[in-house]
Formats: sequence, C-alpha cells, structure tokens
Amino acid sequence: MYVFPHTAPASQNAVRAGAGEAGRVVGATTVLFHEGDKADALYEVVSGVFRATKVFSDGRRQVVAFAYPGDIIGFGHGENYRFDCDALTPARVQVTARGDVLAAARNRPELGEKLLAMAAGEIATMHDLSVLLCRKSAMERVAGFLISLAARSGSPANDQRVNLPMCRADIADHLGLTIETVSRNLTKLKLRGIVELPDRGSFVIRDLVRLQDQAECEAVVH
Amino acid sequence: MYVFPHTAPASQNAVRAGAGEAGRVVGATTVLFHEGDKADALYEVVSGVFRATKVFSDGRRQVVAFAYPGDIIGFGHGENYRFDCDALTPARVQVTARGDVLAAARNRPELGEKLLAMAAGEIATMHDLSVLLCRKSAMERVAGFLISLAARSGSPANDQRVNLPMCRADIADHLGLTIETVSRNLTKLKLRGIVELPDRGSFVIRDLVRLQDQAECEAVVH
DNA sequence: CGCCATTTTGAGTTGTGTCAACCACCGTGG
DNA sequence: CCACGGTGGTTGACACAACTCAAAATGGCG
Repeated sequence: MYVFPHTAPASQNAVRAGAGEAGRVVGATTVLFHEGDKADALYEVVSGVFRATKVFSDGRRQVVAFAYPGDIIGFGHGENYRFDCDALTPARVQVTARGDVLAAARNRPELGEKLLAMAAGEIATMHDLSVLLCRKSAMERVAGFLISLAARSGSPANDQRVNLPMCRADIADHLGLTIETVSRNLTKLKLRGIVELPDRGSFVIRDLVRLQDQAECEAVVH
Repeated sequence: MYVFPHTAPASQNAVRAGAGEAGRVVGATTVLFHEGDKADALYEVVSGVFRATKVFSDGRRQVVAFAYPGDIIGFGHGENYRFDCDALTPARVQVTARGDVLAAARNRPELGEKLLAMAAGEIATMHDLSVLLCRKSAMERVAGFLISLAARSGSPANDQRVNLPMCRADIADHLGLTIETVSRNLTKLKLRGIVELPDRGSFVIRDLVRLQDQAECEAVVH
C-alpha cells in the first residue's frame, strides 16, 4: 500500500460551501470538505471527477469512492463528514445546503423519493465495492475496476478510450492493493492484448470479453 | 474462502411476504428473499440476526451484511433484490410493502426523512465494511469485526459476553478471508489473553484497548 | 535539456490460501 | 448409558500470490 508522506501539503485552495451556492467551478486538488467538517452541504458533480478518501492515523489511506458527473456527494454522513473529498480534475459542482434539500423534500414528496433512489444507488455502489474487495486476486480487482470505470464513462465497449483521471496510488488504495501490484497487473493485461495504455491518463479496452473473464464475474454496471 | 457445496439444500421454509404483514416469526435458516426476487417489501428486524449473502457463479460467496434488531433490510435494491437474505437465529421481522412505505412518506414528510436517515445509516455501514476490507492484515479485520459486533450488542466493554451467532464460514466470507485464517487469528487473540472463547456461539472481550490496537484504527461504532 | 514525480520492473520475503489431518461437540440409536 | 457418525472448528505443513525494498525507466514541465 502506498502511504502518502505526512508532510505533503494536503491541498491548497479549500472551498467553503455557502448554502444554496450554485455551479461552483473548482480546480484540480480543490478540497470540498475534510473528515470531521460539519456535514451541511450536498454536492452534485456537474463535470470532473472527485475522490473520497479516508486517512488513518498510521498514514494509510482508503479511497472510498470516485464521484463522476451526476453523482451526489454528501449522503451517508451523520452530523459530520466521514471522509475527505477533493477534486482529481478541474470540475464543477452544484452545491446545496442540506437543510434546503430537506425543506424542499418536505413540500415535494417526489423529490424525497428521488433522494431515496439516489441513496439506494449509493448503497448499491458500496455493495459492489465490498464485493470487489472480497474477490481474492489482484487481477480480478484491477479488471473489475477497469470495467466499472468504462461503464461510468458511457457503456463499456471495445476500442473506446476511457479516461483514467486517478493515479496508480489512488487505484491501489481503492482496491486494497499496492501501486506495484496494480502496475504489474495492468502490464499483464496490456501484454495479453486485452487493454491498451496509450498514456498515463487513459486506457482502451481491446477485448471486453476477456477482460470480463479476468474479472471472473458479471460486470458490475450501474 | 469457504465455498458452500452446490448440492446443499439452500433452505427449507421460505417465507413469502404478504404486503403489510406484521410481526412475522421465523425460524433459523428461514429465507426472507433470494437474489433476483422482486424487491417489494422492507423488513425491520425485531429480534434475531439475519445474513445477507451474494453468491457467485463459481460458488464463492460474500456475506454482504449482518442485520441486527432495529436494522432495516431491503434498501439499496432496485426492482429486484441484489442478494439473498436468511435468518441465522430464530427471529421476528416487521414486514412492510415498499409501495405502502412510499405512499405513507408522501403524506408524512417526517417519515420520509426517517427513511433517508436510515438509508444514510446503511451507507455508513457499507463504508465501514469497505474500510474493514481494505485493511491489510487478517488480524486487523478479525479484531475490527469483533469490535463492531460488540458495539452492536450494546457498548463494547471489557468482560461482557457477546453473541457470535454466525459460523466461521460466515465471518470468513464477510471479511474476505478463509475459515482457517479466521480461526487462527481468533486463537491468537485468545492466547494473548485479549478475548475469551467460552463456546462457539459467543466471545468475551478481556482487553478492549489491546483489541483496538490489533484493529489498528479507531473502533467502528454506530 | 535537465529535473522531478510517477510508473514500471526486478529480486527476495512473508502472510495467507490450500490441502489434509485431527479434535470437540452433539444428537441419535442401540 | 455409551458407541457412533456428522458437523463445525482447530491445527499443521507447504506453496504461491502479493508485499517490501530497491533500482531503472518514463513522462511532464520549467
């Protein structure tokens, strides 16, 4: 597992979310919130990719989730946020005060149902993650991760370039592996002609069927 | 990982939940629902313990969650249930048709908020599980699991007998380990005087502080 | 062009899985 | 009452996949 040096500056430009603030544009590495902050806002990702991380006292991290456009960040917390969240790329988010959302749902029941449905979606995502983490081999995790990424950026199909906005360390800490193991398995997939790695920030699936074979179980698609 | 023999009879007495049915008493091994069944009911656990499992085509299983009194089963599914659910012990559940709940929430917004809060709780639980699964060592997982169990059956304190209603295979498939590894680590904890294992169905924490040391991070408590 | 961060590759170690034997518990039936 | 068989749990020996440490290679950027 890659451990970030404690001395590394966490992130520069922190955003304080005002209630009802809308369509905020943020740069890469912008922090939406830290673990322990008062959980008073919901964020809808409009564009870009965010990363939710939990950092442990010993320096180890877990990347709990990646958030793509359409995803809502801020569910599943109590009074205070349960992890840190920052932007991996330049991004835009729609910020809404939690109180406002609840008040609105009070008047418009269909909105409440939509919130519930989104919460259900997040639960399903977490189920899938825990399934991914329980799968034994590193290859299964890496292959499954690539498939779920491809599914998020449109439907997973052959010869389609998919962005890989997170670094190896993020992938490793998401899958419970080390960067070396992630790298080795990506190389293995490349040598077998299953994926292509044109540069650090993207990949191409050349043989989806065989990639799914590597993932060893039905593709996790939302 | 322990793989249940395919030939084993899944479970005898399946319950078909009628809408609005209340306070149903079920025996151990009773199946609430199977993966793929139409997700038309919510279950509130009144007493007993339930187990949510996902079975893969190759026979491997993951125990996605254990449900204790007060827990709601049935969130986080779409049209159809995403995993199997059965009782580990004789139990009682409150069954409610999903449509009824949504209709009720439509009229009573505070109910809708309660539902959202419960969904948030389930998300938090799943976050904790994925955190548990990302922890590297088997000992960390086992220790963390014992702590979370103790937390669920009252507050975790020394010299308090805690029920362990699930078998080693369930624990193993919950933590992504094998039964042998679970067993070895439990023995290790026993030899170190950290826990006691009076019988198969329970354990006693003798030194909570050292158990938390083994879990390597702040106790996961709800 | 040269520097720095990130990724890849390599060599050696170790923890956990695998396979197999053994043990403890419990209900059954002689 | 005890012998028996079955189930679930523990223990041991060994192999292998993933981790660790280290070094080389790649790519981005001033």
